[in-house]
Amino acid sequence: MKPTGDLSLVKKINKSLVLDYIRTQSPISRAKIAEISGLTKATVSSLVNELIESHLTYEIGVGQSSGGRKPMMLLFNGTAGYAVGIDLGVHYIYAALTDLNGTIVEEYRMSHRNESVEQVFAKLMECIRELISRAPESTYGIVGIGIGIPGISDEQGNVLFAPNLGWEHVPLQAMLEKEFDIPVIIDNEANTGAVGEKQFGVGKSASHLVYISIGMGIGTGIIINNELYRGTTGFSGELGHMSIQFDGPKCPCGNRGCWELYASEHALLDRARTELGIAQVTVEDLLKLAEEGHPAAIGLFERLADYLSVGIVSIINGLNPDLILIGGRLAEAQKWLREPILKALEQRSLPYPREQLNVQFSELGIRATVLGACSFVITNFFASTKVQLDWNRYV
Amino acid sequence: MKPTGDLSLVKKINKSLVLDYIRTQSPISRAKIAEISGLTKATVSSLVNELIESHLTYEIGVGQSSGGRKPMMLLFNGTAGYAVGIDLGVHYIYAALTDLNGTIVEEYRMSHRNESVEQVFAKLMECIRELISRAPESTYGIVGIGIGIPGISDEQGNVLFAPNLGWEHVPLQAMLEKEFDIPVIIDNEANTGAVGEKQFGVGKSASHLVYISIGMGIGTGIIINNELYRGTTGFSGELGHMSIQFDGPKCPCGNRGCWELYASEHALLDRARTELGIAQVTVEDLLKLAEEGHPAAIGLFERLADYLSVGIVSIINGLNPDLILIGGRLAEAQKWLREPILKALEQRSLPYPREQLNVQFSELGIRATVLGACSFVITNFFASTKVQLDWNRYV
DNA sequence: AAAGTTTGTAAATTGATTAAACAAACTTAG
DNA sequence: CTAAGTTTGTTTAATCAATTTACAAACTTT
Repeated sequence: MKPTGDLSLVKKINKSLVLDYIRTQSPISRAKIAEISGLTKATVSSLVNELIESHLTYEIGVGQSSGGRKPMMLLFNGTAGYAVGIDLGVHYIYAALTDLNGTIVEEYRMSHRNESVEQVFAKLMECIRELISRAPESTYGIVGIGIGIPGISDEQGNVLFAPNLGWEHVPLQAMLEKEFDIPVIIDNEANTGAVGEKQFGVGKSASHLVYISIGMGIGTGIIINNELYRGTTGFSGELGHMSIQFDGPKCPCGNRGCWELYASEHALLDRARTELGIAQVTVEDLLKLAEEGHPAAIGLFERLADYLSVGIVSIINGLNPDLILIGGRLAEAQKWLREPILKALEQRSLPYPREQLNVQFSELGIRATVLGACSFVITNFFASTKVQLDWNRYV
Repeated sequence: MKPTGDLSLVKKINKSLVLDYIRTQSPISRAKIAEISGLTKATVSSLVNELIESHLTYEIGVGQSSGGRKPMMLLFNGTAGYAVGIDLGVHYIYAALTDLNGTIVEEYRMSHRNESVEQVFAKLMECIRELISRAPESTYGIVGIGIGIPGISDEQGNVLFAPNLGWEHVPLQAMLEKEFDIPVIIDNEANTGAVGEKQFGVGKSASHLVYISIGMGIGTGIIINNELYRGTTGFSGELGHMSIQFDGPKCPCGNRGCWELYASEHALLDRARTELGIAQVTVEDLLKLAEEGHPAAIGLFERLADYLSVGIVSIINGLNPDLILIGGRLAEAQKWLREPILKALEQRSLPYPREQLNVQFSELGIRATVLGACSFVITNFFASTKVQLDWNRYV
């Protein structure tokens, strides 16, 4: 049954609107909100007072007058609740506690290696427990737990397949919700990273952005119309497995010539081993060599940039985003990747979709995933008091 | 300024809802609408009566009773207005007049070849004038003109670039609106085709579909969340220019190894010429040969299917749509393309995004573009009385 | 000090929905 | 064939959130 319109819907819309203005333009007065929102002063006043009652907003004191009564300035109360966000890596767990503004207030890290599902799960629990115990007292307490995983999950928060973790069909969300009795949200690491950057990083002003996480493989998170696009069954974003060479080498996924076979950390290190003749080489080593001016190392990064560009051009031509955001481990190689990529895009992409395009490297770095995970939880928390309709159905 | 909620918004939402039920489930009674919508009988009654007053709905007579008073059945009045849709082809103009249901009531065709912008524009005007003159009397008259073009246009309806037509920076929308003084909507032929199939063809039940129009080149129309995705500046859908061979031949677009260099009509005919040794060959010729069992001709279609599949796999892995729709001229080769494509997808695409995927060939054929153009106009017409908010901003 | 501005609240009004009641029209059980 | 029950669609009163209008308080400027 489709949702209908009634007065409570109107109130939800307007309350969201007012809260959003307070969140994004604070400190701000009631009168100013009325002016920019188009609502009447009376309405804004009433809604703000309800928000104050529910501790999401508070008055900070009078502000500057511009020739009349001084306005009472309002602030969003970010500390009314806290969110736990976790970046579940292949060999590490990075957990953080943020307030409702997305400001990190506590962190906790652990490493793991070749451990069983149970052992990793135990460590996960330890991280969460620790952060929850450290959380300050607040009105709404811990509003949820968000987790970014190196693999794919379904809508019920089951980890379907995380090859590098050795996980298959693990009902992670259910397990954690049973344990902690608060909302748990699971999503792919690239998706959480995309949301993190969109919400708290360089992607704030982009409406359609593609986040490319370059690690062992290539994962992508696609944000369309300011919202994470999940696809029909929640498995969108596997652009790492688009073919850039139809008769290229076989990929374990079944396809040939997948992008990530050419433009991932794995591919880079492979080439370093065979071409530089170093047996055990890491990204750090290569970065160091490049920093020292080693031409072959720099050459390797430039070739990586070329391969990356091939896929990015396809994304630009196909999706016409306003932002391409490069994240993941290899975003650290920005210094050597940036220029070659921009140059290649200039040459290879169609001029029109390129016009309003921005190409950026992640600012949040390792924190993108964790912050995205928190953002999921915070958004979900607000959604319970906000508009939750599929409006497209009305058109 | 973001839209606020008020009583008129509530009414718009509910009126849209009621009208949609009447449009999609007619004949239907007031009581039934109340039951399935969740609105009260009183509300539905009042809204229906307003719809009747505005001639968008009418009563058709009493229906079957299930043990009580007989219900008064309602129908959508599709003939309350008409839309003009045009498929502006490289060598033809196909124009149609539809009612608000999208039913074609009049058609008009013309051909053109190597003519100036002015000459083609004159023919376009002739088509429109002819159809408008043939339109039956109706409450709302001609509600707009929609045009699908073989090129790209901006949001102001300027044809920026239509190479095969030889057009560049033609303010088509402005020219036509000045002439006819009704809303004119211009969009790419693949986009209109996608919308046509979504609205009136096989795509009705798909939420995320990618329409692949295979003609001289490859154009794609992407529908996400039941809405055409236009990208940041309206230039999305150029998936024909994603590279499937990074070191492949140069494409006029600047890229190398573009999909359409391998999987378009142009590529097919090229191969036919060199490999079959026929100097002047058309798609019709090849279809005829294949029908006669000519192995080389069939082989050509199978190779086309292979190349097509490479791109389709990337789309599936990246966007996880619920429908891939193959349209355009080469959709007629369904008989030889279908099986090889399905087989290749089975082998090369990731299993999870494939689960709920459907692959279909266009049913509307040549009419897809025209109907999509009409759909734009009709949607736009209803939008004036419907909800027009960017709801995602509330999250 | 007077005049004008700005902020925020209060009271009355508006309008769309809901809830409850009801009349009309119909079916079915006995 | 009648009484009982059902279903449809309208009417009436109540509700609720926004708007309009008015206003008091607090401040700046002349």
